Amino acid sequence: MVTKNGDVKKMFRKWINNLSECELFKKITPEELNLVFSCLKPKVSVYEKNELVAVAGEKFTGTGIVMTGEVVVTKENAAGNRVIMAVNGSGEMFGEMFAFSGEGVWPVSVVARTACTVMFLPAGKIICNCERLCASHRQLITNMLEIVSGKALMLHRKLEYLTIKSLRGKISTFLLEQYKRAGSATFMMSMKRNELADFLNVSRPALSREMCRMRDEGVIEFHRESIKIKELDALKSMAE
Amino acid sequence: MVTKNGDVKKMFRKWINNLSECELFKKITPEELNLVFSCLKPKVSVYEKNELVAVAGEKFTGTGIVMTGEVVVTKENAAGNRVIMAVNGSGEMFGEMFAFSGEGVWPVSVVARTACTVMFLPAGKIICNCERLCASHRQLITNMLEIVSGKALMLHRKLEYLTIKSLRGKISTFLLEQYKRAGSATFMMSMKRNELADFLNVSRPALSREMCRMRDEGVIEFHRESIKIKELDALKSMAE
DNA sequence: CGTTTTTGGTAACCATGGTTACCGTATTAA
DNA sequence: TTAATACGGTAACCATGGTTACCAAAAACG
Repeated sequence: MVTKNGDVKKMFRKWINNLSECELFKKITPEELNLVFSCLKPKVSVYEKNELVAVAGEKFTGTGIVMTGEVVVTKENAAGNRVIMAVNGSGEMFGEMFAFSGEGVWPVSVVARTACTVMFLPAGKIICNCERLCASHRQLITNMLEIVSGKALMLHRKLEYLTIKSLRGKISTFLLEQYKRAGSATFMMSMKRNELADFLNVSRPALSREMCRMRDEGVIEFHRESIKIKELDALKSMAE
Repeated sequence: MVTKNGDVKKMFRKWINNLSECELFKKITPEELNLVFSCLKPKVSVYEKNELVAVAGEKFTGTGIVMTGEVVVTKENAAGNRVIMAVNGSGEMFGEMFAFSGEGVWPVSVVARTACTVMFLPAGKIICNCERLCASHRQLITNMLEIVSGKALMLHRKLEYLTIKSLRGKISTFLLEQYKRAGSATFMMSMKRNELADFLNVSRPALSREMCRMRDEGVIEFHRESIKIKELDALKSMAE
């Protein structure tokens, strides 16, 4: 790993346009970003393929933002196996949930999937009082809060599905949510059977079987991607 | 509902000592809190028992902090039934995840379980630039980030358990986590069977049955609250 | 245009875990 | 101390959903 503190300015000039597409920096113009960075003084590091970007158990160094290349976030589960949590590409963040949670160490390991460049924002710096608390700095904090709350909401939503015990309940809840979003009884599924089974944490044949049962009972009707809810009330009574 | 903007100062003087025990205001002294409140200008409202504090679908008014009494956070699920999400007492917050997530409306309803007093902090105000961006204001933002990230982490942890399909896997994972925390093969359970069953989202008799099986196989040993891991490797191979 | 791959429906078999019900032992309250 | 209640182990029965394997239709690819 090569730390390029000296080249930071040059690095930013090159990446500043891409970075404003990154969620953390949204609503901040490239010009303002320069100011923000002079406040934050982030560290940029370059990694070779398969190099360790962060090691579980070691001191937390700050939220990471992938500038180029890809990283893999892995977690060692209780059985001692490494499982992949996420693959993050250019512009994506990792460790955002740990930055402010009071944990002092990385609970996950991050490995360079390809050669990559990563920027680290120390948590303390984000909320520090720079002399001129610039508007953009405030925007940064807002963005951070938005990202973390958004993540929490997403997890919450996912949890709601997994807490439902019966497969029929999961399917009904999912369909009703889609129905509400679409605003009509006929709509397109946003996922393939495969993906939906994954999302609901059930097996694909079981999902298929149950959906067909519901079709045979006249509650729904479907062909491939398209779905039609025929008995809304029946469906509602199944969601639970 | 009676809004008492005029009495805000009096209200605070009375509650300021309790509030500094509230997570959002931790590390802020009562004196500093006065300053912070003069920045934030929160609204305080008084509700009678069973009165609606927030209505799902209506405009989001800000994070709520219960000053006295208790509120119930309820959500209408897909089937149209109201389910209780949380009961919040004095010093506890609600709506903290929605404040910054960009949702414009309350996704839940909040009802006064007893007569109660609730303080609302508008999301925008928390991150606003008051003239003298006081140290305490920064602390407030830090606390907010900490609370929301903590919530996200907790949800994440819960999700990990629910994603495990086999009951044995859930139990093993849970025990290994407890073991790691305790640092010894013998430790006390932090939950009763009932609560653990709830946490793992399984039925109590099934949990009991499986734990006894594991005991009969010689992997663990237990009596009521106390647990001893006898075959660590076996347990690890079951967690998954 | 034919071939390969992906997608999804179907069926049989069986393991897992929910349900209910009962009972003994702690724990708490009166 | 006794009564009431909470807690947890146990067993029988059975519904749900996982597994595997196969097939047909659709889509992607050469």
